[in-house]
Amino acid sequence: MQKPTNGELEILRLLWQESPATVRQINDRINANRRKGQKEVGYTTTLKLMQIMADKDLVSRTREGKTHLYSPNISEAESQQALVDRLLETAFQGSAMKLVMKALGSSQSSPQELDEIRRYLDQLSDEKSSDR
Amino acid sequence: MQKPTNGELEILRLLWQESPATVRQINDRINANRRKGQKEVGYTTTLKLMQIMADKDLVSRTREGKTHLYSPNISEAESQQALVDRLLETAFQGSAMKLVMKALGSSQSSPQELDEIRRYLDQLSDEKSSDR
DNA sequence: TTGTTATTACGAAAGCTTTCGTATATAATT
DNA sequence: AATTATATACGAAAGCTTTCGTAATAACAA
Repeated sequence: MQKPTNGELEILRLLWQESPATVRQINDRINANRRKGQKEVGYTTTLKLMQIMADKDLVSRTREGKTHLYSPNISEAESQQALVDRLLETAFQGSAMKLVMKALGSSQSSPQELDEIRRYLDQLSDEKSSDR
Repeated sequence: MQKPTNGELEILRLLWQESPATVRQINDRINANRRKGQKEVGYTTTLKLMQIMADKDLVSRTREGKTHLYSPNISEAESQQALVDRLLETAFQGSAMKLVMKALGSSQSSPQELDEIRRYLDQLSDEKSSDR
């Protein structure tokens, strides 16, 4: 499985939200998300991109009457993991800690979320002390 | 300040480790990091890239005898923050928590690091409860 | 049937990043 | 001074992603 480009990632995100979907649906949603002043993406542009993604096996498609229905071939979780791993390697010298701090610092997480992270940390610590 | 490309980011990383540096030094280190079988990057390739970066104001340079000395114009912290923010937006719908969990899950952090993150979480919680 | 509309297929242009060859300048060496 | 080595400047090619025009196809309506 290969690394999706930016354009491909945008389409994958939409497919993760709702799939299967037609090219028309995806293209409409892409343009709905465009902020004012930004040029619209042509239908055939989206079509071509999705055809290429099918070639690369990033998505699969089935004929449904006149149109094609597309579904993602990689899960969101899988892809998030790959993105995080790459960011860790390229920008944080593999230090998850530094990345975590930057992520927490920038966004306002709720106390509940912080608690959940604590629980996860505890779980990790437990695994470490018992895995031998 | 604009978003660095992949190649530019590689050079910035090296400059963050040690600057100022010459094109020769950077190019040598780029090739030293190349894993076996991977084609070497030509000197003029690196030169051109660094010239472009100077045009874009990603780096600044001063003449030093025959050569140029390059320094980064953005800090590592600043750039890491930008990368994390972008990843948060594009791949995690803004949920720092999900990103944090993925980051922690993939890499083996030491118990010390996990503790440090706990302290940081506590600090964040304190700020929340006292900032009104 | 005939015309209209929506879809796919596909080649090629446009745009951006990376790579490289060549010319030119500058310093060091013999 | 002549040669050699190393640097910069720069245009252009190579490679990849994105965009678009056009043609072929299928469904639908008049």
